Amino acid sequence: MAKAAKRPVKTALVRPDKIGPGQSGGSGGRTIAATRQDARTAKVAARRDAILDAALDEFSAKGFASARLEDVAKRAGIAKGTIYLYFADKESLFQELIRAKMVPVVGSLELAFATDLPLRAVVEQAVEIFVREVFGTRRKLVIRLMISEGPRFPALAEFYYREVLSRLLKALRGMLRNAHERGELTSDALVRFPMLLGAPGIIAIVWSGLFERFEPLDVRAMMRAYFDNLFGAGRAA
Amino acid sequence: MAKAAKRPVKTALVRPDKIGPGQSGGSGGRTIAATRQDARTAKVAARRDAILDAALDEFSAKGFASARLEDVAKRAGIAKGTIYLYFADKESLFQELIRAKMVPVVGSLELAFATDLPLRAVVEQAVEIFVREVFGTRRKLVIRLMISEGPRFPALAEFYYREVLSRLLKALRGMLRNAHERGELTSDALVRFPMLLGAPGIIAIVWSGLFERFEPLDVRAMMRAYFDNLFGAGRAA
DNA sequence: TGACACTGACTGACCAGTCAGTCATATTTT
DNA sequence: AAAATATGACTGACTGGTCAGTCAGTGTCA
Repeated sequence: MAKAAKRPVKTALVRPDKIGPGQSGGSGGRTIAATRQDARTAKVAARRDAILDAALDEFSAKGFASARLEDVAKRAGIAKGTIYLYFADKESLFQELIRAKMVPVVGSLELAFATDLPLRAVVEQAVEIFVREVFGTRRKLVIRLMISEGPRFPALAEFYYREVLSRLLKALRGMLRNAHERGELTSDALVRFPMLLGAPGIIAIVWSGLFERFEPLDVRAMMRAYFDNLFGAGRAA
Repeated sequence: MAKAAKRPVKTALVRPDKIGPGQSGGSGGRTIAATRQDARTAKVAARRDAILDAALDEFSAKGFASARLEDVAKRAGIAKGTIYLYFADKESLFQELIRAKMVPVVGSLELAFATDLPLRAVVEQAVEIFVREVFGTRRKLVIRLMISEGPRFPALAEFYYREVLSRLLKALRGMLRNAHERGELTSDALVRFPMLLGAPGIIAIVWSGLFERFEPLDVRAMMRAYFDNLFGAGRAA
């Protein structure tokens, strides 16, 4: 769990690190060899994704330490050894998992916050996005993993802070500052503590992992209630 | 981790399960034997507490699965085998840890909420209590453990829900309903989702475990900002 | 002397990571 | 075009190390 000695990954496969969703440039006149290369690249990427998906399930079910790579392999329909053709070790697999699942969404969220729509509208939208694209999907599991295991993986927490959270907070702060200047916020509290906007989302994820069985939570309703209260909503009791 | 076979604890010690903080009744005329018994009881309770404290540190540092009972023992200044005189197995130790650290505070919190003071005053007080008695102490670690490991220990989550959370929520709901009826709340949102009052506390604990190094958080200020906003505070920007 | 809390070496199970070998496919040779 | 050879992705039995839980033996105190 702390064996820093990064042994170099032996096989080449198709430059595992350069695999991203839909690369490969134009589709003009290609040589047969190049087409073959593309097919292989795609297959490698698909297998890598299958491993990551399987790992997400296993890590979520058992936790990082108790998850067995053999089970990850079984779930992905491959042999244990194959995992090591794609990832250096268990910890790398875990880190890549977080990376791969989170990075793609950051950009679109940044974009969603870079708007001059009324704060209320943006937040309404964000609630919808959160419920549909995070809470209703396996991304919820990724965030749960981050919360659970993050404190024991400083490198991962740092990556997450640098590549995800700080960027989101910056976008949020910008949006909130604008809203504040337009008079849509009565205090600067949210500008100073933008993470409060994420609070109900975190609560929802933590709650669902612990207490859903005993007291189900209507996440959408809770988030709406939260923001209604926070912004002195359009209704009054 | 799933070896249900609850082997009965062999030794008697002093009825390990009946040990709680300061039991033992009146101090009137006691026999020598009874006094001796008290001394032993106290020693047993102290050792039990030492093990629990050591376990809290180890579990917090490594997580449940990766914590070594040998290290717990070393930290408590005893041998590994001794742990098994006090707890049936690793999982029991973990559950007892949560139990022992949480149960004592529930009562006092329930009491604090059973008041007719203005909502704002109660919340102000609660913030102070949280910062001093939870966030500033090792209780923070217990809650963090609950959040991290809870999803994989259904029995523990249930215990926590039954003995801690549902009681707190009930007390909160009562207080909030009163405040709502007195007109101190413009909506019933908090009555329906009392867990929102806990949100900033959870955020603070999660944040401190993950990102404190990169962006320290002034917890007291954040909580005040949160509640100021929530209750349309006594100040306006 | 008896009772029993305590010890720590030991066992059995478990699992990350390895690597010699297999096989499907591509390439070269005939 | 068929056969021979080369490539490298893939496999899974195996190794070395780890650790929860045990228990025969030791020390202490009444």
